[in-house]
Amino acid sequence: MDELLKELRAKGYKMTPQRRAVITALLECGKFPTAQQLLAKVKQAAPDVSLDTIYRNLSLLIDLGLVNEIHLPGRGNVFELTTNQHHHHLVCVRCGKAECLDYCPVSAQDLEKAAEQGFEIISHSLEFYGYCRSCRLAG
Amino acid sequence: MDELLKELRAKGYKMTPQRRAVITALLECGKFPTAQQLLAKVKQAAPDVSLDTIYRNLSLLIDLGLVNEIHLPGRGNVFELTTNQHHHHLVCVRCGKAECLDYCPVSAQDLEKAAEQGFEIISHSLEFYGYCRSCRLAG
DNA sequence: ATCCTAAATAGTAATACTACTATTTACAAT
DNA sequence: ATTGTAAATAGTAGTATTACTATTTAGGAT
Repeated sequence: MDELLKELRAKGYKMTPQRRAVITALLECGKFPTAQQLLAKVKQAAPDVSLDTIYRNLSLLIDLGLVNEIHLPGRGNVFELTTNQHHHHLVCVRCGKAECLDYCPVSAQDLEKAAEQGFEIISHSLEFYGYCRSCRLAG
Repeated sequence: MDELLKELRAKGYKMTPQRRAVITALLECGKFPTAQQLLAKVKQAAPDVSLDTIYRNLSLLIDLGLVNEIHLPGRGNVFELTTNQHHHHLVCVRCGKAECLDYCPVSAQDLEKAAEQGFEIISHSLEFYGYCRSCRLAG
């Protein structure tokens, strides 16, 4: 938490109660909250907060690499704080559940390939889609 | 085109004029149309088509692996027909343009790693985000 | 050609997400 | 402590996407 605040401070961003509440909500919700769930949580601390504020702050945190956005096809997006361990996600297309995959197949060589096309890569997003254990067993 | 129709036929899906128009629109729009652009194109052939139909058919084609959905953060999604060559995309976070990257870093070993967690993987989505050549030159 | 049934559709409603504007506020400089 | 300024916010509006329902239709069986 303190690390996040320090990082924002260092980049010249202001620390408002709403922003603090969004970060707190991310910490407390833990596993993959939706924007609506975050809004509900934040409202406990700041009842007048607008949904716009949730998305604006999420967007900022994503741009800074402090939050990951995970796309659940047909179910919207969910979020998580970036841990020190860069990783990706397995998403079940049947029940919509997400699991972490502590692994990243993207190498420095891959980024060079992209650079050959003139791109300067700053991040990437990778999700695997399939059927989770329980959905496979359930048929 | 004929290949697409054959594949749909084989899986028991019906071939309606609207569905045909959606596929035609995907072929004609070529490079990364949005859902709205596809709707406009399809309306030329079928004026009463609903947006729902566009999304429903895109969704089906995506599930069958015949269409890719590319997420442009803060700009919605765009689509493309899957070519015979599996690939991913570079997306410029400044101007929103997408380019193909004829390359995929995901190997069979990576999929095995996922399987260890009980998942049966059927697809994956990978996008690289950064700055394209012209945006880098423009500062 | 007619009938049957599940798939597909149009139209509408609901939800998710983004954009805009006037006002407020953090925080740095005085 | 006061002031100035750009960032951030609430509230609202607009766009994107998904869900629901009654009706229509493609395509196989008769």
